[in-house]
Amino acid sequence: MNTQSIRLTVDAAVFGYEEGHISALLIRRKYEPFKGQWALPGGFVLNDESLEDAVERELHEETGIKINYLEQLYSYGNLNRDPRGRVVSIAYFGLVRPDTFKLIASTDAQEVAWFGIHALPSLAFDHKEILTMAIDRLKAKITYQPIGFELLDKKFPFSDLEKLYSTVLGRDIDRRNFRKKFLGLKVLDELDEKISKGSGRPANLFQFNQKRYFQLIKEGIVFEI
Amino acid sequence: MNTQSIRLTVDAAVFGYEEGHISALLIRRKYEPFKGQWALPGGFVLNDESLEDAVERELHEETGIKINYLEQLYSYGNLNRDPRGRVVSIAYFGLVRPDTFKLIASTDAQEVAWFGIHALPSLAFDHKEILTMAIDRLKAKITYQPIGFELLDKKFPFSDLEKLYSTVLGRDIDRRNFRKKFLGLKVLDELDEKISKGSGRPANLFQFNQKRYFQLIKEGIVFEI
DNA sequence: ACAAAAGTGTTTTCTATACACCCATGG
DNA sequence: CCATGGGTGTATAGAAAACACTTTTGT
Repeated sequence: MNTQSIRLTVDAAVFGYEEGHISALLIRRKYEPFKGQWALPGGFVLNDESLEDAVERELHEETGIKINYLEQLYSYGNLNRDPRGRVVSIAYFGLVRPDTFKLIASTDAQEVAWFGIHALPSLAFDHKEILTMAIDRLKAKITYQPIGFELLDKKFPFSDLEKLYSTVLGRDIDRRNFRKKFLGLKVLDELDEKISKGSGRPANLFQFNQKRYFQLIKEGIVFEI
Repeated sequence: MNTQSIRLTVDAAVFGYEEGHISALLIRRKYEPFKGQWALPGGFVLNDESLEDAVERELHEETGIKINYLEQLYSYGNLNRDPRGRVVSIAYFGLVRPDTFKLIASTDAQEVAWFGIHALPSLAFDHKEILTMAIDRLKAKITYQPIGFELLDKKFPFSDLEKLYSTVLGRDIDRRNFRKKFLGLKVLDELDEKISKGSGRPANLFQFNQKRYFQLIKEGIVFEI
């Protein structure tokens, strides 16, 4: 058997939503290679940690963030994707709520920031490719899984959900049809609280009903917006 | 930086279709660990080959098969999935045509065989989990991409396609509606040839029109059966 | 002439879409 | 009382599903 000298990293494409913008979480690299360039948070997997643990650790070390939703995206193994030699990276797709938006750069990161997905800087390694795939995943996923909840506050007015969908999908949404369809999924609880945004009629707050959601998933229900 | 001692493998979950059965391609392991047990074809990635090259090489070495369709499935990194130590595996999903069904076991495989997906033996490592995920992918994928063509001969009667779909989806299909819908996709060419299956009216042969298919994909058309 | 598989249209039901006015609050 | 955003129902069009008889061949 040959001796392998392949090393393994994890990278995270993490999205947040605020004020009608989807943003991606990036760090500025403190060390070579690509020192000073923007990149996805990530790093080498330790021998005694799972892949998920590695992503969460790196994310927390480099950005201070605690992730809300995480799933595997894709693995990248091109021969020359890393100037340090043969490095294979397993990329993850993550979402965070705005109330977790406290960024603290440290370890390998000299800076952390959110970038609107239409105003991205140039990226180290093949991270542009990874991020593009993650954005596609976000668009596809939001139409068949109610992941919007991972991007909003726990309690939110219906209009926030609507704005999120119209932002991600890049098109206008009919308020009445959207509401009809979404409430038909039966995964939202309407609360008695109201919120006022300065002017206009105050909105009822809604909340995602996780129990009901997982029950429906188990029954094989497919969500589609 | 710590020194990693993680090794990297690829594994392939490959499916074939014949006579109303979906089968998975398995090998019997010639060496430890799990010597003598059935497993997915696969093995260690070499330093100077891409992940795809590694899968295709291992598949060819161990089973003699040339793959028809291949895509990445998922990466598995649990700490104790391999008794040899820390081994992360990147799994692929593959399809082969029946006319490529010439199996030759060699290198790490002492035997190769097709197993109906409802009559699987117990498997080495976490390969049961991988194969289950691959079967789910097959079911999902066949409803929105015409991958059936990768499982049938180049020329086939329409009833073969129909039987394939009803096998994979595990339910009856209305012949008229299915034909209407599928021909509506405009990715099938009807040939002038006919085929007779012993008794009954001979069937027209069809062929997948790749050029037309990729053109429609480029235009952003979504296929749904 | 009969058994066996292939081929073919129409009707009904459901789902998606388009569309406009009233309501509750703050200033 | 006016500006602002929130909340609601109906009519139409298009897609999916249900459904049965005729055609071509081999025996």
